[in-house]
Amino acid sequence: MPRQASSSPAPRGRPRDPRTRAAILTAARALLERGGLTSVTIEAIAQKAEVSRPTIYRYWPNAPAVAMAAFLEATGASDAVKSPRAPLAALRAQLHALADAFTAPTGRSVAAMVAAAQSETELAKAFRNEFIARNRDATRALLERCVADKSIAAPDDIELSLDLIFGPLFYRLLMGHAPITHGFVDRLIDAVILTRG
Amino acid sequence: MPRQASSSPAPRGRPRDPRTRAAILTAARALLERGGLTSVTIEAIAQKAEVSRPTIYRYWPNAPAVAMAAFLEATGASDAVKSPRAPLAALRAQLHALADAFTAPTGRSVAAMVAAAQSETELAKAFRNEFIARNRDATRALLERCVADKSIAAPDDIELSLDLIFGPLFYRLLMGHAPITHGFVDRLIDAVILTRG
DNA sequence: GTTATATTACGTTACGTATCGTAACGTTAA
DNA sequence: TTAACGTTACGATACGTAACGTAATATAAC
Repeated sequence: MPRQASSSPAPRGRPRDPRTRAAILTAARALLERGGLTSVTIEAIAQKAEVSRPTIYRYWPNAPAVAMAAFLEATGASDAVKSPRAPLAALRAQLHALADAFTAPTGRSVAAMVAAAQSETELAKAFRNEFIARNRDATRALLERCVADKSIAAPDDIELSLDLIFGPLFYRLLMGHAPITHGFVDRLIDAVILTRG
Repeated sequence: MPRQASSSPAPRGRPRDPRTRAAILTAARALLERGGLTSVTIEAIAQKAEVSRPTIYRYWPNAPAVAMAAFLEATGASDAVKSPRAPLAALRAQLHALADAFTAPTGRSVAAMVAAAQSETELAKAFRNEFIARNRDATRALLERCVADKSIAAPDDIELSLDLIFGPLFYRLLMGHAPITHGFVDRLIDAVILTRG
């Protein structure tokens, strides 16, 4: 039987210790939540993770990249809401949870990664294709269930609907001109439902 | 006649050369539009403006602060749209102009300042109280004229209306998942009008 | 009025520090 | 033998500040 020519490219040499990667990401995550993006330096990560600096560079090209990886791995863990509820209630619950996350310390991390994504294209792609897409996908799915359920009318443009919901949420998170309450979220949902956006 | 005890606190010593300040801001603005926030370093500004580094520190505490000042002075110059038009048309025109600015190189500067505002409270306040407030004030005024004009129904919450318009605009600017077209702006306006947000 | 003197704006130079990214070399695990 | 790590070291960049000299303007003394 020939070698598996696909997923396993015949690993040779000493394998990477998975604890190394985990330690780096954990340290980066902790630094990010406390001091924001500016405190996530390679040196600080190395010290906190008890790993040498060159090792970190063997995994990622720079500090913001580590921060982004840590952020995405941390937020990606959250499973989709198992909802025995009605889809519209599930939609509300899902967005309330996001609002709570934005209000919690996690919110500052989200804002920090939005900021980081502005200076490097690679980070922007990663953030958009993972964090942003995840949220949009989850909400889109629930919106479609609502439509199928006839609990709301079919929107003209579901992508616009998503922008109408997420846009103001991020806007308040980033500008801080007004709080992100459940009531605020409910009004956003109402706006989308009424306008058939 | 006694001294004016108010606005002029009797300036003594050598007055600041206004060209110095102007040169610094101009240089910072140019650097910002090209290389983004990371290329706005005190050293680069000093060289481009032909000013010494210590002088820059006499005006501002750090590089992002200079960038913010340059940005706010540049964008603040735009006068309110003189509109002999109907208020609703003026509203569309105003937001189309903003969309154009977001699409142009200026948009990258806006995004950069949003990012900068995430790490320093002072910058956040300045950005929110000047740039964000300016845009909201202008749009709020036009919305109120529309209501007075009876060209649209009175929104339940005009601040929410502003969030529904600006939120998605900034969202697309920062995430880059979809283009910022005039059609997009028109749909945002429609959403606000229909929902009485 | 003219001349000191204080005060401030600026340039020049220099310093110590932080963080960067990389290179060289030895050690350890497969 | 190969690659993952640690250790150490290096040059580079930018930081923020300090010290000093000079230029420009006010106020006060004569």
